[in-house]
Amino acid sequence: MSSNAALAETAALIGDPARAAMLAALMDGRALTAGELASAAGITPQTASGHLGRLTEAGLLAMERQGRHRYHRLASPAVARLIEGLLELAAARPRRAVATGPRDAALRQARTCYDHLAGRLAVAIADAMTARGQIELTADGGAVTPAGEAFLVGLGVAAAPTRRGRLFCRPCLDWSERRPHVAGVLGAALCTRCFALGWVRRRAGGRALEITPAGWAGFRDAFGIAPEDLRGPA
Amino acid sequence: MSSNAALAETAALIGDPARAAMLAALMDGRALTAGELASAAGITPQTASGHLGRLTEAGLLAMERQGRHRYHRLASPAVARLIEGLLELAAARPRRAVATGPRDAALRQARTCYDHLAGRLAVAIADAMTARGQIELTADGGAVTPAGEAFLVGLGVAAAPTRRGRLFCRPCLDWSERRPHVAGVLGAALCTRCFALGWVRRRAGGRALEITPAGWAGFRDAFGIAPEDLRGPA
DNA sequence: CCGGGGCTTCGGCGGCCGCCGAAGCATCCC
DNA sequence: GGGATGCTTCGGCGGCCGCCGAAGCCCCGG
Repeated sequence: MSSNAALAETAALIGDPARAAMLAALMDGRALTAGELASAAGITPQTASGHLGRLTEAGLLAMERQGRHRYHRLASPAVARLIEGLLELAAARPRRAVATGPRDAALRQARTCYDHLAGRLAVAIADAMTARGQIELTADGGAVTPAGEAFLVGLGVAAAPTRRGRLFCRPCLDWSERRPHVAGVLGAALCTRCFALGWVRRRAGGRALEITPAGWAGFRDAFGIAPEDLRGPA
Repeated sequence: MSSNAALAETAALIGDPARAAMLAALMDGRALTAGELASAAGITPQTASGHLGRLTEAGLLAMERQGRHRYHRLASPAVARLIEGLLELAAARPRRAVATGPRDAALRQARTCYDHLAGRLAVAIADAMTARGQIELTADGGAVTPAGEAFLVGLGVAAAPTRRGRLFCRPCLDWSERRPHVAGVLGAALCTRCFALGWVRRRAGGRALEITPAGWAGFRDAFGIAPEDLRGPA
């Protein structure tokens, strides 16, 4: 069975510290240049170039040229899901007293995860919507209830209307909170809407998000989320 | 961010050919001894021992002693999902004219994927249930319809009754067929039932399944699946 | 047209790690 | 108890691969 070899090859590709750092840097869904990725991984551009070439050839990354820059991004949501899963398992086990700095704290409060929101904010949103009967989430999947659809329409979320049947959403286990939040099409639409409403914006240099004053008001009114709900536990 | 290091470490663990082969061998959900895994990976027992120790310490495998044997299995469904995703991505890209032997052909027709059915059989089941309005499957998730619940009860499938709301099921992209089939709790329950009914049984030495005469009849009566439906394309 | 910056290719060095032989433990069977 | 079997630990060898310096290519701006 040579599919084993392909399995090992793909995993090994992710398994290098420099490449892993670059992939993680791309987990916010944006496209970055080779130079930015090199500095994110702490290596020289020429080394990064080699890595990026291999990742692209393997179908993990996609690249598009724009002038003299070359922008690299994750090739597909499947890649993002894969890294999510890896992070989940990686976070689960060893936990050897990682010193969590302030940057990390910002990340834990709110961030993007490829195309949807993650962190305590996302978990709080999922909790609120579940408590209100707007969505149902289990380990296997999730769906929006009729009440939820009405709520989302009111919020201006442009989730694809249910063709026939229910609008499903994918649960995504938060690596920092170890609780599920909303991913999939619905998660992406929610995230887009929050940006459009100016409720969140990217913090300088990183995946972390800043919740704007309008955002605090919006999340309170729409989901009943208070600032205390997003403070770290302990 | 030291979670990057953990990410790379976990991926690198899977990224070794010998370890990948052992993990793949465990993807049928059974527990194997170190010796069996060593031969599956084509290495000596002492080398396998080292690998198994590392995989277990990282939380990818679980081990239980039974007499002088030590049985190793995947530590959790999360690990199985991860490898699934890796196989999906690995199968997607390179495709360098892999000679598919007869063993591979058996694998493509029917096999187990950790705790549920996979291969053409599983895809045909998912297709039939979808066509009959018994389940709905999208990329984001899936659910059983009321009609589907009734059907499953009639079949004797012991899927946990819906607590409140719908019984979700997880879609799983088949690495050989590139089409989704049913995973999650429902997939596991269906698989268990098929074994209990004697419709399928394990082929000697491998993940491949053999469909019994009773199975052919059962799959025809229950799902309308004909032998032609499971023949390879081309 | 020419200078400069971003990116790539090439070559060689260095370290990590997977591999096996040999030896040591544990468990079961007779 | 003796011997066989299954598994582990130890030590040393060998190869793969990630790293950077230097040089070349491409695209932009002036």
